[in-house]
Amino acid sequence: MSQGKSGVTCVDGTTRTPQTAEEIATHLTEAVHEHRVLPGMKLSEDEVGDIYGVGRTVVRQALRHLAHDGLLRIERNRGAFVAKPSVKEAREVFEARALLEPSIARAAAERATSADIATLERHIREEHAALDAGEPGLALKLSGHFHVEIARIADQATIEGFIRQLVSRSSLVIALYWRRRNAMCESHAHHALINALRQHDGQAAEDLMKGHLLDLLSQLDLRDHAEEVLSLREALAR
Amino acid sequence: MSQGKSGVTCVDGTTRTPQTAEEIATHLTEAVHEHRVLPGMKLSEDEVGDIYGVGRTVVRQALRHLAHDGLLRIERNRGAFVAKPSVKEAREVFEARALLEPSIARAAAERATSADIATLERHIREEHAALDAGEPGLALKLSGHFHVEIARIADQATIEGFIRQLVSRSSLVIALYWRRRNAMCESHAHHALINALRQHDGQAAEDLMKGHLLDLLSQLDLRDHAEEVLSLREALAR
DNA sequence: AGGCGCAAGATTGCATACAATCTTGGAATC
DNA sequence: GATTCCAAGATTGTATGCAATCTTGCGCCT
Repeated sequence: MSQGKSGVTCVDGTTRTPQTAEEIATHLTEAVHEHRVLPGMKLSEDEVGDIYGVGRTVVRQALRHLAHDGLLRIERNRGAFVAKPSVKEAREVFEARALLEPSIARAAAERATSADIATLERHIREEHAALDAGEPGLALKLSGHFHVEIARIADQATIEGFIRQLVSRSSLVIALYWRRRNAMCESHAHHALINALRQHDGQAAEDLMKGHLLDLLSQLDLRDHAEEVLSLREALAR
Repeated sequence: MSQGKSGVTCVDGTTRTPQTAEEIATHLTEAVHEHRVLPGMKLSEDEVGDIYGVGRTVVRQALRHLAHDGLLRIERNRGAFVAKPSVKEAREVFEARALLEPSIARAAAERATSADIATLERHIREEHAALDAGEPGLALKLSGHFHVEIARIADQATIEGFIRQLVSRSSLVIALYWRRRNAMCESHAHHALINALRQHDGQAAEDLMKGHLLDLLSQLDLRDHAEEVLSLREALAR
């Protein structure tokens, strides 16, 4: 099974650090965010270990970390698989986001500095660049990180952690239930949010975030199509 | 360092299962909830391993799990220590709870069945029994679990996980910043919440929960007393 | 020929051994 | 006598080996 270590720069050529600890976790998380790793895919321990050039022990730590965030599902004596959120879980994720993010956007608007605004604008530019470069996965990842950044601006580390988790799971939900395959039309929402933050208009930021999340939710196809395992049974019964 | 395994029933005599996997994590979490393990305490790997009769590998998994929930702080080559939330973190925890729990209480009120009500009432009875038995730690743990139970009734597994985490960290906050050492006067709030849930009065449940959390927060002493490490430096400088 | 059982392969679970790092106590020097 | 340096002890980090479990392919029986 060992097919040679990937040496230094592992998959992509970002920074030349091969990773050693739970940075593998963040790297894997980004891969999920970019839809390079899709729901259902198996992450074998020694396979990941060979890729990063580390032993199984540290890989297990990383996989456990991802599982704790709901990105992986570890089945005993079976392995780690990228989670496939059910329709119910998908709804829950967006209900949680609807509960947290509008208030956080309001708080962020009241605290945002010009440096924060600049960071957000840089995010948007990178997102557009990724779209133009034909990398929708990267654009999606950046789009998600935009929301985390707003939580960071609000200076709420605890809630930021929750939102980070929710954005991760949203990535899985989008991979499974996204309706339209074309580019994302949500750029306007992010631009409008930046404007609200720049003007310290908390109410507008809150309303915009609420509407933005509803827009996202409305673009998902969350009809109950036989709920996971039953779908297989039903699909093969005819 | 090995001082003999604790055999089957480890610390308390609850169920006679000695624990084998990340059930150790829940057991340790309960110990923190009951204030039997206090902030700052070190959890040595082989010590915990000897207590439960397992190797260090599984102990490390449990400790990582607790650390991910913010209950432990793992310092490299130093060990795992029970977290000591700063004043800022304490405020953040209660701000997050104020954001999540009132809405969840409303949802729970709209969905609560008679069985749910019975479960909550049983919780309250156990809490009173623990207080009468002179076990305030146990009462505190049950009091926290009451909040988690409401999230479960609301049928929001994702948010329930968040609240579970917040309740855990609240236990640390209470251990550090609780003002009055006497019994908790919050029984009324829980009783009133049950009544609101029984009558499916969502608005009342939401308001009661909001007020309850504000009450809890008001009983904390969150004045900035020199912020952790600086406090030591300043305290020994005179 | 089809179905069932069993065994071989593969993968994870766990413990332990070795390496790296931090702490701490003592000794030598200023 | 105080300070600094070094070494020994202790504790965590990591990898690997063995055991348990699941999967799957082959062979046998009907």
